[in-house]
Amino acid sequence: MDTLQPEREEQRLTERQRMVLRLLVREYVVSGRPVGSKTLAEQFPVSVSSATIRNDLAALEHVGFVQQPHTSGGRIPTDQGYRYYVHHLMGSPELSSGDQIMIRHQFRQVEAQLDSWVDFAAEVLAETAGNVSIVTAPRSMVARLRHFEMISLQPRLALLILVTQESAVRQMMLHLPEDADQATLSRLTDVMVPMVRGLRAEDVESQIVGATELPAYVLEQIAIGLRGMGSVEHTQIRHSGLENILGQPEFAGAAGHNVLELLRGSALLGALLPQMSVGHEVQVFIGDENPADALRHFGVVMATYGIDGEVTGILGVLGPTRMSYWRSISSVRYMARLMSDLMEDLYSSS
Amino acid sequence: MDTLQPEREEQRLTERQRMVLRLLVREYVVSGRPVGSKTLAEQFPVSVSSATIRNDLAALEHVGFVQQPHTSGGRIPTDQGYRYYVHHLMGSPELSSGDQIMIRHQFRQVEAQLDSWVDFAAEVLAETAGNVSIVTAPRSMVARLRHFEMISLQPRLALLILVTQESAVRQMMLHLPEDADQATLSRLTDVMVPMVRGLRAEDVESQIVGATELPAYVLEQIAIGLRGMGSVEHTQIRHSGLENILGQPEFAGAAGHNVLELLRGSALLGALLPQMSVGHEVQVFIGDENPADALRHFGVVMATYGIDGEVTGILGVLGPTRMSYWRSISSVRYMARLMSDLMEDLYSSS
DNA sequence: GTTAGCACTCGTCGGCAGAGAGTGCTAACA
DNA sequence: TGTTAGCACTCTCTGCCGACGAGTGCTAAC
Repeated sequence: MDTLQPEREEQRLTERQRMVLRLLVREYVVSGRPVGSKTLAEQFPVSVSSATIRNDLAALEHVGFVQQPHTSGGRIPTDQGYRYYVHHLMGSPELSSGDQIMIRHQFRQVEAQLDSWVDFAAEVLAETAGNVSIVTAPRSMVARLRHFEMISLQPRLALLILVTQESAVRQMMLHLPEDADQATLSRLTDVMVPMVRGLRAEDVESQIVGATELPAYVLEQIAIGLRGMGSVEHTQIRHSGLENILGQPEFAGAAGHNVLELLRGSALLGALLPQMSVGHEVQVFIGDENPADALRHFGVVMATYGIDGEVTGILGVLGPTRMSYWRSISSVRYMARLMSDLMEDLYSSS
Repeated sequence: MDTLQPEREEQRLTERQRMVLRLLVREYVVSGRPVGSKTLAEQFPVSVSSATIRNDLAALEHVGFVQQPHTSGGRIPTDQGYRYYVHHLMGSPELSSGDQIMIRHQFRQVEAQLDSWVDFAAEVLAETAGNVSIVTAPRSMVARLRHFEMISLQPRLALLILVTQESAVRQMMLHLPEDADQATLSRLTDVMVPMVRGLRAEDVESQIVGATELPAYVLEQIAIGLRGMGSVEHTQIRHSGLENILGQPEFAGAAGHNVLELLRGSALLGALLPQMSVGHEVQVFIGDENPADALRHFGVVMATYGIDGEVTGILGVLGPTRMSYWRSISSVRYMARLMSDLMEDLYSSS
């Protein structure tokens, strides 16, 4: 085990104590109940007595890696214990190549349907990680228009379709100040498209006040649309896999309610977004490490995907602190890579 | 009470017995626990003894409208009892004008954002009805193409955007057999659009085999897209308001799991769709009346919305059999009307 | 440093009695 | 004949008690 030693506690742990912690975390993750010395002794690769384990457990408790909920009845890992486990004991999380192939294959099948990508990614991630998944659609910091289209619905009503640089499509309704048929709209579009290509919401707005003959009502609606596509507030979170965690004992009562509350509002995104570092490294927040109070009893594994500086989305997993971090981290890492690759195809700076 | 008399039991019920049933249903809906004769006697508008109520309860039990889960401990309505209540005792469900105005106002605010309509409708409906809401996007039986657009992403990759008669938009990826720049694609689009306008998936496919010079790979993808937009299997259900029912005692244990399972798969739609009558009347399924076994313990209130024969969607509410049918029916009815009105604007046969 | 043994703690589970809510039935009453 | 008061009965719910067992810390021996 040749890891760096950022914490001094690590120095104090013997090899066997590390093994005890590793086994304890694994056992607790699957059983959900406090683990006793006898159970651990049985799972030990080399024969060792339960009394020995008890001594090690006492040492681990002393440095704050495990705790006992009740005087009798086994130990559970603390948040700090999980952290040590994830950083030093877990091994490198890499999805089995079988899983990788399966996921890639599934994605190939829906590749053409762009609309359902985000939903689909959420579903796959939830299933692979065995927890609740969270996915946001890819966003650019500043949405730039690539193309738009107007389709006549009624004399004074049109459908406005915006396409941005990163291939995001948005449909809006456009009320017209005067009657206009499809031919008129098409002609207008042909004139306008070259003039607004590559512009941001601000640019379009300045066009309105600037000396231009382009109709303001179209530009206004385009600006509104672009603004909505670039802003964080309007970012929707797609999630999947609720069934994976609502059945678990941790979320039996009111806590299950909290999860739903969390996923519904924008609080989750607001809390996590500032924490996301640039680059696509997977980030892990365990228990009290979490930025938001509401997440205090959760484990969160997140990563960004996309093309740095151009268009990015967030993708992650939410579960009880007692979750399989290995599964979650490996899943998130792989999915982020996969989505980034797909983004490459979609984004063109032309 | 001048209702029709389809059932003969109704004839047997005295006015007071009907009042007893009405009060019992109302009380049970809010409390969730069996209701006793004493409680009912206290709520009676005119002074009446609990013994009298007991006689009436016995009569109601005899005709199958109420039952006692245990020998002692109050009565609860049977599915049949609910049915009688909904059809004869509930009064006409009409949302308060305050609620109507509020909803209409909220909708006006997001009117322009077509993409989020369905999600938004689901949220509003869930909140108004206080249960889980279900909404499908509007679909036409046969999707007809109105317009399409190709946007060059890479030399051999394009974004294909389809717009149907009912203003549904779909984005797909299109692999090109040879290099093509935006100008080439635009020229191709200009030629093709007039030739495929108004066509169905089958029509487009027959174009492929027919003597045409239009590139088959574009037509193929368009056909695939149109097929997906018209078919029932690909219809996605949006839902909202899980938090409204998962907290309730009925769904505390494994039953809550069932709800999630139900909403995830396509089983729900498959079961309900055949039951939907034409026209936009609200339909109510209570308990064992439900088409699917999995819904045996639910109450379902549904309606179609849209333009008959052209483009329709489904919108409804799912809750425990013990739910406020008044709230749900009035909400569903109003939302269906509202969505139909909005559809009128979007759909043009031009 | 490891292990066996032992006394101790404390949560879980089954049984049991008492309280309370609700019922059906009967007899009296308007 | 319909309504009401009273009563004995049933059954659930709650709290209490004790047995059981899993797990612990400590000590002494290896």
